[in-house]
Amino acid sequence: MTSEPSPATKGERTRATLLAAAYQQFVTKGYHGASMRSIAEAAGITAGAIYNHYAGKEDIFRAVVLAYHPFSSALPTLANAEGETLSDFLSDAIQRFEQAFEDSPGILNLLFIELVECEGRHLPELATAFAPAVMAFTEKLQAAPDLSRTQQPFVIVRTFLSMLFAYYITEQFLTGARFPTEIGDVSDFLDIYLHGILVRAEEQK
Amino acid sequence: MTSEPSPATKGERTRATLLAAAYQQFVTKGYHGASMRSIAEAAGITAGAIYNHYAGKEDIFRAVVLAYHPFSSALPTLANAEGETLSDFLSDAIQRFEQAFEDSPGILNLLFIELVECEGRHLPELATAFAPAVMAFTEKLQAAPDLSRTQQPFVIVRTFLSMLFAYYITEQFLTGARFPTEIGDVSDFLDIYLHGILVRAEEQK
DNA sequence: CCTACCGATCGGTAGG
DNA sequence: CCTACCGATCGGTAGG
Repeated sequence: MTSEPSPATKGERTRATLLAAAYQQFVTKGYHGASMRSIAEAAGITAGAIYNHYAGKEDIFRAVVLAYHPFSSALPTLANAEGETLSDFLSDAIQRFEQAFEDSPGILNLLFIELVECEGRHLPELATAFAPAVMAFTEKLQAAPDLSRTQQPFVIVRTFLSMLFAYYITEQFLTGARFPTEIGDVSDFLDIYLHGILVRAEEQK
Repeated sequence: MTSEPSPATKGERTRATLLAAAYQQFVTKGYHGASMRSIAEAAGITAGAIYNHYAGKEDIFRAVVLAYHPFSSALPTLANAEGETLSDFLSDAIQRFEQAFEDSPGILNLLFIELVECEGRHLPELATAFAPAVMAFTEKLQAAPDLSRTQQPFVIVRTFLSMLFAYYITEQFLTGARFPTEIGDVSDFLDIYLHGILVRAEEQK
């Protein structure tokens, strides 16, 4: 999404600028907090001109959610993650995710807004959009030779993505709360995800 | 917070009704989506009357966040979790959390709003409020005899709370996306948290 | 705690 | 794509 060649016509270029401006306004102010005027101003046009490109506020938010959701950039590359062992494979997947989050910080905010202010209205559409990438990732994950088969494949994918989400959300909290000390990083999360926190039977004595 | 005896004066009763109405409006509509008028109506008074109890919208949101954040009800009881082994202890802790989430569903929405629309303005205050309960829980957790000491105590608490968060957030997504099949429950999350998903060396043959 | 009101801003439209 | 405008609603206040 970010590194596409500049669109041909001027109208298409304006539309792309508008979408990026809307994304930036929504993630920092929420759906109702971002006004059509503030979006227009951020895109360098006037409020009325937006309606040449989108039917209304709801329409432009929907376009933003579909274009900028956390998986649009991360999941396709996630499905390309490499690594023989489970540890290598998931480490690679995490690195790809980190890159995606670095490229657009606050990308989780979009999902929060969708959940709260839009009451999950666009979730079905969103799920359809990234289902193929999830499937591809699931198949790759299952190929790891040292994967424990005590859980269903989708449960493993859900918990893995959950772990990534949880890391970034708690990170937002800790920095927001101005916590004095560092409390773990993403490798600690992965380590626990791979090995658990229970002492192994044979080590217990 | 929910089962306190009815306040003495009528003014205090109105104030409590108002706070509950504001909570309900905020979590379903977001900060900017909920209007002072809608809050007043939900509380059975007129918009102007709110200002006899709170200085303004920001003030009433702050009061809601402090009164209804996810830990206000869950963390104190969490610190009372019982169980000899790690598994028993965390299972008990999870049950207490589930109860808290059942009592007020959508309680996570408040934190989302705080992160997005308020840009985490109240997080330091919030952190101060529940730090003691986190400390108490941390100490209890460390007493478990079969806890692996490869991670720092606070990292373990962060990842444990993260796991709970992640479970409820992904649950919101899956139901919102109208996913056809069940994909794991909280016991699957706990199981992975305790044991990891890597096959153990001695089982690998 | 209500009625009545304030200026400001909202999403959206008409006409060019 | 802009100017000018619409009715509606916003947060907040005055006065009682």
